[in-house]
Amino acid sequence: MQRSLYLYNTLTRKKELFEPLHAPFVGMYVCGPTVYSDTHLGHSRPNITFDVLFRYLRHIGYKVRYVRNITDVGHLENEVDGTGEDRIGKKARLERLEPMEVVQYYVNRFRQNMAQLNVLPPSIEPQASGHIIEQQQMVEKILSNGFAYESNGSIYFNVEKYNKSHNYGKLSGRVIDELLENTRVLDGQEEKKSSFDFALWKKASPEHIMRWPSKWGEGFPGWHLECSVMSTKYLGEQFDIHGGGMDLMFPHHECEIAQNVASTGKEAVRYWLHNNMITINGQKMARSLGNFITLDDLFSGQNKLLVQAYSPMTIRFFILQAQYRSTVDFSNEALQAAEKGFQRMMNAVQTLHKLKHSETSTIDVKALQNKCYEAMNDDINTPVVIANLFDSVRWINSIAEGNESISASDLDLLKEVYQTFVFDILGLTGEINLQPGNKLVGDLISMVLTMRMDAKTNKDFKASDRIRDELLKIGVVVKDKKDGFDWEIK
RNA sequence: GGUCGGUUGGCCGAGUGGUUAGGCAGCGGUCUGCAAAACCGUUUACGGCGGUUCGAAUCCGCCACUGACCUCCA
Repeated sequence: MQRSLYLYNTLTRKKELFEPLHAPFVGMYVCGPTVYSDTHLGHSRPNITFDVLFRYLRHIGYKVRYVRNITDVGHLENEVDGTGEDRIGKKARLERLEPMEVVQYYVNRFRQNMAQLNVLPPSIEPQASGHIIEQQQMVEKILSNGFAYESNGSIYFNVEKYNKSHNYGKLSGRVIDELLENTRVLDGQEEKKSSFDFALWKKASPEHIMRWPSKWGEGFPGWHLECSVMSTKYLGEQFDIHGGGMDLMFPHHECEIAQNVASTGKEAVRYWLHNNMITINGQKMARSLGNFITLDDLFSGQNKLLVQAYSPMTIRFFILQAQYRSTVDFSNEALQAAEKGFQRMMNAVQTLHKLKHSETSTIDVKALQNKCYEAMNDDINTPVVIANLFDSVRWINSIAEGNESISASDLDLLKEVYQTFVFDILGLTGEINLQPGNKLVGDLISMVLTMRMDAKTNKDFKASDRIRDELLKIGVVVKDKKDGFDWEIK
């Protein structure tokens, strides 16, 4: 039952039972970042989405090889006015750095942000610049199979020819004849036989910094190529899962399919998964639109769109409260709601570990566990997992108040469910309030609160309130109970 | 113009034919010296019109609004 995982496959537009090619092994590839600027909120969506899938696949017993690339070759910008320049090269020129210095700087920043979000590192994180030879080899293969042509030192994929024997557009639902009629008019297209042909290898102009020698002259690989090359190099000619943002479906993923088929005769990917976008004021958050908020901004609150700082786990929780195929709209209100909800859940975790068991249970922990698995198996429905967990938050608080009871075995099971779903699968962490406290600090707080209890007993409310207020100032929340006190670090 | 989506209560966000999603906010109550936290109760919903059905947020049709993509922007 735990293994009946259904995933929505963009290829068939249906939820399909996930069956790996070579169980218990699973190969998963996800399009990673282009490293020329800081990571923004939009980037966190695919990384968190596929991190949860990675974690879940491992949890249900698969041995997963997760490959996420780093695009460090750069790609042209400003195609329209013909002044196309490599983004990484441009950044390097502006900042008087080696291109690889720019790359390293942003790779470091990206990895730091991912660690803050508790996104596990992938199994392999290959860089495009380290696979130039393999990319050239794939270009040669596609050329020799007759699906590409050379033009003025560049190699283009012949989409029209490919489409005669295969279906170009099967992933995105596009029809090539319509593409012919409806394509935007772009400059610099005269080298191509057809406007929708895409570059496999691009001749470098004299001022282009990032360039490599090839039998076609000095140049650099086309953008779509690296993913076809690196995914099949590390996962085989056919593998299980390919993920990425919906905005990459066309042309990027469509071109990947074409390149794989044109070079090996096989479709590489069995399950195509696409996460939806994060929107801001109803519009996609993207670097190109200039409406993005970086993760560092969110963590520090230093952005005029933000009324406060939000912790990494608030961001993670916020994203997981929506199913990955839905858009999620950014707003301070929504983030504040996520922050409070997350706190409520984490407080319950602290309470859970202080609960005392009874002879019998008035709650059904096994049903909770089943519902959480069912939600995960239903195309990674994290908001439903969270809703189920919130039901149990209420149980935990009720048990603590003596309104419900739990048996010893159920208590163990409930702790296991929390460990599994909250921490292992959703990848939430308790941040500071859950870190094993310094015993001395705990003893000191208990001592101070005992003195406060004495003050309360003597009806010296001025003193007791002062202690409470002062503790709150340093982040200790005091909770009065019927027979004593409790506290937690905020 | 084309392809693929979306439109759920104050906010976010699940839900594909009949049963309370959940969180945040609000209101009332319990507890408390007061508060906080917690618990109990509770208000506001399915873009519009028509159809199918005993019954539709959920299926079908039309309309409105809106988003992503349309080839080297990722």
